[in-house]
Amino acid sequence: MLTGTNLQYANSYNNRIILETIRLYGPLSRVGIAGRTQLTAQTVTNITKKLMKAGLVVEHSRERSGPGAPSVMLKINEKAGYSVGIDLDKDHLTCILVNFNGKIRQTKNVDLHFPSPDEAIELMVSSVFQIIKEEGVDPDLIWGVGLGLPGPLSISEQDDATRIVNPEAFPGWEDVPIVRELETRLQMPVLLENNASAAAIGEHWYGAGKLIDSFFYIYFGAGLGGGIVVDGQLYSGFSSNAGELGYFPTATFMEPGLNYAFDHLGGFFDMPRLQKKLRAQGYQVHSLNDLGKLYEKDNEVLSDWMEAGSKSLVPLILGIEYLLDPEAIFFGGRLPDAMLHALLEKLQTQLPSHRITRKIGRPRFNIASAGLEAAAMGVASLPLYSSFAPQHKLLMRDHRYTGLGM
Amino acid sequence: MLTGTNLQYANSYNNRIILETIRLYGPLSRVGIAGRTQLTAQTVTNITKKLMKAGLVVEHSRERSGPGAPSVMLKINEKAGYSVGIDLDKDHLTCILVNFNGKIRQTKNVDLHFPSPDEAIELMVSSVFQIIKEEGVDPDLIWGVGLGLPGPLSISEQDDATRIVNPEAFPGWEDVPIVRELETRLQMPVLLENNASAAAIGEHWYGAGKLIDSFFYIYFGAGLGGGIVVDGQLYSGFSSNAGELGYFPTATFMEPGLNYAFDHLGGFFDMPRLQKKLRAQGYQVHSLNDLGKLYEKDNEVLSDWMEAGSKSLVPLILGIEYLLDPEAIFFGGRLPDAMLHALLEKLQTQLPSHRITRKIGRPRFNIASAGLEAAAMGVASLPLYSSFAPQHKLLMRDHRYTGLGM
DNA sequence: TGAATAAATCAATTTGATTGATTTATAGGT
DNA sequence: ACCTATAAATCAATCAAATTGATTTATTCA
Repeated sequence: MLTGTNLQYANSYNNRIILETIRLYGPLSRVGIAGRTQLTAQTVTNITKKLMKAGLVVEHSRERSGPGAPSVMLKINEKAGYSVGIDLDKDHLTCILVNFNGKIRQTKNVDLHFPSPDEAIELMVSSVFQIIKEEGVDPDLIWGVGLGLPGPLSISEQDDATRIVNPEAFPGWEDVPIVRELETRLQMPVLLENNASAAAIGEHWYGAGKLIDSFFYIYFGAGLGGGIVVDGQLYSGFSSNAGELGYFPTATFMEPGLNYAFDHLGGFFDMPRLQKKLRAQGYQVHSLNDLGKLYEKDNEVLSDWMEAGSKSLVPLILGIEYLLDPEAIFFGGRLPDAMLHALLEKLQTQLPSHRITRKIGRPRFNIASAGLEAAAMGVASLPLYSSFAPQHKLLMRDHRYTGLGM
Repeated sequence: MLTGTNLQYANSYNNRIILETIRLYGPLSRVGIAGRTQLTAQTVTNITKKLMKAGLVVEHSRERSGPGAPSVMLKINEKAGYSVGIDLDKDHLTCILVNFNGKIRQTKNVDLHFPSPDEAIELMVSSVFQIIKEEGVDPDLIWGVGLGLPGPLSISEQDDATRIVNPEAFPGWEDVPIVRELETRLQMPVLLENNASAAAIGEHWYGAGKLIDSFFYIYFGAGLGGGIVVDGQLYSGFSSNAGELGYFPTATFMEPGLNYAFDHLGGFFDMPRLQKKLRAQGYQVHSLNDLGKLYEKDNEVLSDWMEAGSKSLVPLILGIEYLLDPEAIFFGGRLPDAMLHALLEKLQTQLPSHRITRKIGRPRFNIASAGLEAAAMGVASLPLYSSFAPQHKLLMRDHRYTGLGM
């Protein structure tokens, strides 16, 4: 829909631009902000006055450099608000509390094994209350809770409750009104997102992706997921399945002669299945930690798995390069750091022989910054993100009210 | 870069939104525009007054429906301006003149065989002057010339002349300052774009893509190209290579046992090569027309080629579905209509067995509307597009001045 | 013929960014 | 110590664009 804009929307947008500029590049003086945003100093003064009044921004220091009045440096008020991120998958629950600047203040981690909805909800609720209590934060300052679940998700908004319609990873979870349930129990707004997309958003907000505007994020969870950030915004495609790598076929694309015995990437990158396989061979692997230790002992099953894994990723990477041509590809999620690095290295040696040599630009390959908490960080950013990130859509007139005039 | 906005930018944006709304859905009354754009009737009155004064919009008719004053319907002034589109490839030159509403007024078509820069430039210049003369249009009303070349293009802006640095399809064209040359000879602004992206833009502006906001366009030219429209804007990736299907590898992705003898899609979908092969087997095929006729005779070489072609496209289509999840995939370009339809049909029968059944949303497959002139239409839209399309970027402060306050 | 209705516009107001002048605080030269 | 140059930040006035409310115009229908 083509919708126009007006003064209020333009102002909202500028508010967000200034807040985001301070977050990314601060502490900054008002004149510094003006320079970066191409707004006038007066406009910056007006808007920062409002932001300071709302408690989102505070003075940091005075810096004198050469003649002229010293700059008053402004920064984000870390204590202006908090957000909770919950990363739930078939094998674990990670729950974190982050402040307005995206710093993790509390973490809670539980290993799970295909939890039922009741178990999971109970555990999530108690974990959230626990970390809030431990940090001693006023619950009114919690802006919301982000919930990350493994994709693909199909969300229906039937009878006013957001339900998960197609939770592949969670048999038994069909049609659970998870968002409403959590909102009632927690008395906080809950936002649902697929964990790979969430990790991408998190990387964009808090990681190296801060300075990269368009990237692809390959997320290793219990399964495999992907998130796409284009122009600083999450791109989720027409049916919200963009980057759903789990079903990316491997069989069709296999190198002749190889046989991975799985028809799609998600079947291969299946952590519970891998761990089960390792246990069947006598290795005591029950957690990520165990996996990391095993890897450091140069376990052969594991290194075979990684060899095959890197090969199975080649078509995906090439597809990303040729179709999307992003600035970077991030690799992150719940894989021991050493394994992530090794996988990336193997992949790098596989690729050249498959690439057309004449191709020009190529995305950088980066290890994501957030590590095990990537998805939780990502969903934790959702309540903040939905209130404060500059979004083109805000300039148009069909967006929802977000409070604070932003 | 995070840049703010102001009243002027917001106004420019609204100007464009209104013009675009009239173009897409017109003739429309002022109140009708207001309803669609969510702007107030007064704002629409103000802006349409300016647009009418500039000659871009004119009154169409008065429509009375029920009590109350009749609506004054507004429409695009087709004669407000014209644009030229040139589609140059190794095997042909198509040159068209379109009016402000995107209707083709004149066409000129020449079959070529790997033209030299001098030949091509000479031919382009004479063609442009010829079609303008034939239509009897005041040259001052020509807003510009769009030039489409087969990708991948690497464009360098060295010494103020846009040169083609990596014109794979045109040996001998390295470092020709094509844009400057044409601008000097024609005395009109020239805009360069890869022909597949151009076709996608054209489909978005004038075809069925008008109402589809995000789609992938597979363009059959002398080679194979792709264009991506996201959120109504051309998406070209970080290094301008998004959708460059020509180099999409086939070898790596082949079904075991099959061998197409080409390592990338562009090698397979190579029209000059196909025609040469057919001629080597005794068929007199020298043009698209000949190809179409041969196809209608159920030629076996050709139907084998199409069978293999549809198979080689499967990984690409799946890649598009899983990575991009667009609303639709358009198939278009310089392939006889019957062949395009047949190829699509073959493809549709190939796909189901390769898709994961549980996958939810799926893009629609559409034959593009523009046919043989797709790329020329697309590039012809560039001079209009760059002046009048609503672009989010316009709300920010780092765009170039485009005249008319829009 | 007149009441109801809807489109379009006029006039006045409001909002938010901009411009130009002013205040404040510093460095550096004499 | 004092003056000048300089830069940040703000004040006051202005400007641009959308909005609100009233008014004009043109139609239908009883």
